Amino acid sequence: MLLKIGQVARRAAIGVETLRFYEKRGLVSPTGRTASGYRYYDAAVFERLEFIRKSQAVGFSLDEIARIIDEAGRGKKPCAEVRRLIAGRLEARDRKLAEFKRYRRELRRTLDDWEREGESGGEICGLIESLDADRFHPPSRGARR
Amino acid sequence: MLLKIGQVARRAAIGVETLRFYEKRGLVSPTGRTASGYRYYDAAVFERLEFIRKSQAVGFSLDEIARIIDEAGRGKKPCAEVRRLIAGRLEARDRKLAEFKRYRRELRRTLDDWEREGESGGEICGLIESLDADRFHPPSRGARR
DNA sequence: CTTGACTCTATATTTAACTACAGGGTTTAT
DNA sequence: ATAAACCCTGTAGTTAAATATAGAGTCAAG
Repeated sequence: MLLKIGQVARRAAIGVETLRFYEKRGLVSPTGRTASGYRYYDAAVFERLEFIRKSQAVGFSLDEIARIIDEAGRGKKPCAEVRRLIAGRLEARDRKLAEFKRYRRELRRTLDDWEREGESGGEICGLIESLDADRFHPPSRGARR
Repeated sequence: MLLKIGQVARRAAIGVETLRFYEKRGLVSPTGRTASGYRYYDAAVFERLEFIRKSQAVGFSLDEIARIIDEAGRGKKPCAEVRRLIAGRLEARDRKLAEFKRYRRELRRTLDDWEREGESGGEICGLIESLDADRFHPPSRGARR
């Protein structure tokens, strides 16, 4: 079944402008156009949009995603380059994550110090507990924006 | 020892404009000004800049950081609000992280599918291995930008 | 006592990823 | 057959966090 842009947008929970915007950036393209110029899409578009979302979540920019789609899309040669791109991105992401973990603890300590040295003794501010737990359990599934 | 803005910027590896920008946003302020209007700072500024950097790494916006500095800075009352702010931010951050972990695996699978269905058989593109490892070990310390 | 490196304020530009018009055609339901 | 709800293109605005630029004053070295 073929879908108009608005239907795609609604089901994917994004704006129609975003879809057109993605098209301009080479990330998705409609299956075709009606005589009057309306875009139409088939169900494959949702898979594509999911791919984009996930790639973004892992840290790729739209330009990089377009690049991956372009290169991986129609079995081109320079896969090595794409692979390097992806590997690099994930590495950077892992570094960021490690930084995050480290800083989370350090930030706790800094705030702890601050609190201790504050000259107003009244109303002790429990910033610490909030920052303490150092676990990284996935929250029980279901985090859409 | 007192430092001029350029020295602070150099040692903190940021631009002087950034320092002035932070000042406008209420994140740092110079210890004072010379007769001719030059800002001067003492060593404490580095601690503050570190705090900002770490807070950013954990996901706070500059506005939020300014808020924290303002509220926590001089023992004000509404600590509960700050605590909620921080807790919320870290929660959001944890959610993002979980999303990241999940998507990392899913992305691998999607790319895997893509590769399998590509009609060009030559040059198998090993996107998979790059995306595979699901470990999150901190890289051996030392990741400055 | 003049060059060159630095500082000041104020304003404008950048980048990424949208998001919002403006000014029109088209489809659909009544 | 007409109004509401869609769609089109093209351009402009938004947000966050810087960066850059313009025009002018200041400071240290030779």
